[in-house]
Amino acid sequence: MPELPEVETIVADLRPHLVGRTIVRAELPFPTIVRHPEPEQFIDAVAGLRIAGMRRRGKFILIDLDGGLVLVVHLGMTGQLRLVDADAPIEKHTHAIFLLGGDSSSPSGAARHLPRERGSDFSSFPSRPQQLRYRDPRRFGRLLLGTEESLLASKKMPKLGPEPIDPDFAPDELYRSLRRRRTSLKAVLLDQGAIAGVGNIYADESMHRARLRPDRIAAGVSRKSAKRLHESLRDSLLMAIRNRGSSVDTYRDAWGELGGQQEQLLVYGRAGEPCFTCGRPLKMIRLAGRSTVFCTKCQR
DNA sequence: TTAAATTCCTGTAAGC
DNA sequence: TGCTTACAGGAATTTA
Repeated sequence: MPELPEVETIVADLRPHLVGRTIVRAELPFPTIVRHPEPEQFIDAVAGLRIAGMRRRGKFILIDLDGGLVLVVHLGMTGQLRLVDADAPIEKHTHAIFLLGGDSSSPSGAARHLPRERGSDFSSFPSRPQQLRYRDPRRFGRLLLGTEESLLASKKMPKLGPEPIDPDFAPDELYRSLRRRRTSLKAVLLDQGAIAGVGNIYADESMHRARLRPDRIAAGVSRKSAKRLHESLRDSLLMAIRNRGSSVDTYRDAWGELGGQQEQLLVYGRAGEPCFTCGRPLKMIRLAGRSTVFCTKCQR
């Protein structure tokens, strides 16, 4: 499922293709995927707006539009945001389609941004219409539109904790978040208000790397252990970004391609298999409503 | 106030 | 083979 590294990959891939282009029109084959405003208003409001920027916050994709509106996309578990040719067949579970106009910021069009290894003929690209499509079989994802301030004020977008890969995120900040919580370490790592962007995969991976048991009470973690967790959290996330995310379930990047990090995972999805460090079978327990995999010998 | 449980949803895999 | 059932999980909502 898409967590921070997967969302980061999608945003970084799409940004050069989308910024400067105009949303000509939006179509909503499944309107309830839009949580705010009402679907008709949503369609009216985005039409004709130029995309001014694109960024990530936690697991949210923020597409800045001219005039101050932000198109917010959360992928939930199975959401996919893809840039495709307009004549590509519409896949099942496609809930939103954005018809894109040309790149107003560069006369040569967006073709120059395309990765060379994609191996298609891009000479005709600028004249070929494209669409940004949102697809989500399980429909846990959602779309929002509004100013960032109004979405936050109305609680349509939750208040998020610090970005774990931000250079300003200090080990002591993590220590302080852990210290005030009397729930499991795992539950705090999954809490988007405590740390933004961490989900089940990278919570388990970072606790394993830091040699910490996921069912420990967060408040009992020492400053020294918190520092270790801080480092392993950053390492796990940055490595996953370098590998373009983990395709463990339905995750695909903006081109429909698989990520590579699933080959590198140490514990997630490996319950019963031997720990790479000590060889003992990895244990699965349920914490914070999530399956949680760890090594009973290496993680204390 | 905080933490835990429940809910949403469909594809997949296991079991019979 | 074909059917039923359990399970996966992010986060909003409800309950304790």
